Amino acid sequence: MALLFRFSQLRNSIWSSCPARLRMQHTGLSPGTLLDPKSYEKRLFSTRVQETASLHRTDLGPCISGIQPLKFQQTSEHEQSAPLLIFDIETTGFFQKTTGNFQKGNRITEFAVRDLCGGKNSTFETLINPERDVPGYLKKVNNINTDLVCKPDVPRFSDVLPLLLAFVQSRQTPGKPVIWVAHKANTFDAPFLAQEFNRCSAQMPEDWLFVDSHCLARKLPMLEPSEDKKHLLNLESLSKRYGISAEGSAHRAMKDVTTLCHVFQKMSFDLKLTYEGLINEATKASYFSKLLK
DNA sequence: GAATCACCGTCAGACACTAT
DNA sequence: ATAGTGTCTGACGGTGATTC
Repeated sequence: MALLFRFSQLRNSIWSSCPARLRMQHTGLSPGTLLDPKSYEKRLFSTRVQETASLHRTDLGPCISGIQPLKFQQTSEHEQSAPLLIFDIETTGFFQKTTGNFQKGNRITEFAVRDLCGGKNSTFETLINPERDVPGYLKKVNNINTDLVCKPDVPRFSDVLPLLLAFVQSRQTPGKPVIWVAHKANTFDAPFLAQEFNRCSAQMPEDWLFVDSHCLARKLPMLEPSEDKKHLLNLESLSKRYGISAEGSAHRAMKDVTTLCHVFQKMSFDLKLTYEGLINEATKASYFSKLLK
């Protein structure tokens, strides 16, 4: 156990010390085939792209009312122009590796993402048809059931994929990585995303980097010496810590994304997180693709 | 030198937490 | 309902100080 623990620590150390800046490679879908983001709303599907209050491109803070823009400390080597995408998914259950049998295992039922840079078309959210039943107990968790997502006007992930890639491409700065942030990204959201890409015979672009806000939360200083840290790492506890009031439907993807946007910038401030520091915390997309093999 | 004790670090197992 | 990770606790061994 301890050996495994040390291996885990060593592995994390290696990952976090590896500067991950890679050139964009094949996504499995050529840019020419990607749909124009402007055409999203013409589709029958319930996929939506929305505008939030615009912010200057060099401000990596969110563009949510009542929140001050967050600025990372500048370094000489990095310019602050990589998109920072806060995302969340709802699924039919927990992540289970389903090598070679894509009919089994859990699927994504909702996807939401918000670009912290804000501006026009800075959010993307959609229900996703999981092509399987949604367990009844999840109705209580996120109010998503089989009747809501298993119908013809809800797109499958393979339908959403080109839209998602187009959305990211529309937010991306050429030559810069795309930084995805989610709570428990390393063990839940990113592996799920990699699995769905895999099902579509596609690969996540190699310049996609994933940052787990749960890992960042572990580094936060305790407010009280007697505080039990393990009870303060979920998104709800973090939002309470920072006095953030939840808006929207309970435990739905975009609501959690909005909450995480607030929490993330507060955490970044507390941790004095630099852009370079964030890059060092990130895990490359290819890592999650390899997990499936 | 031998025996005893306290302290510290390591280890294994159990449990809790987290995501949906 | 799953799986990975962190924390806690008790057991154990090593080391140094103290006492006889």
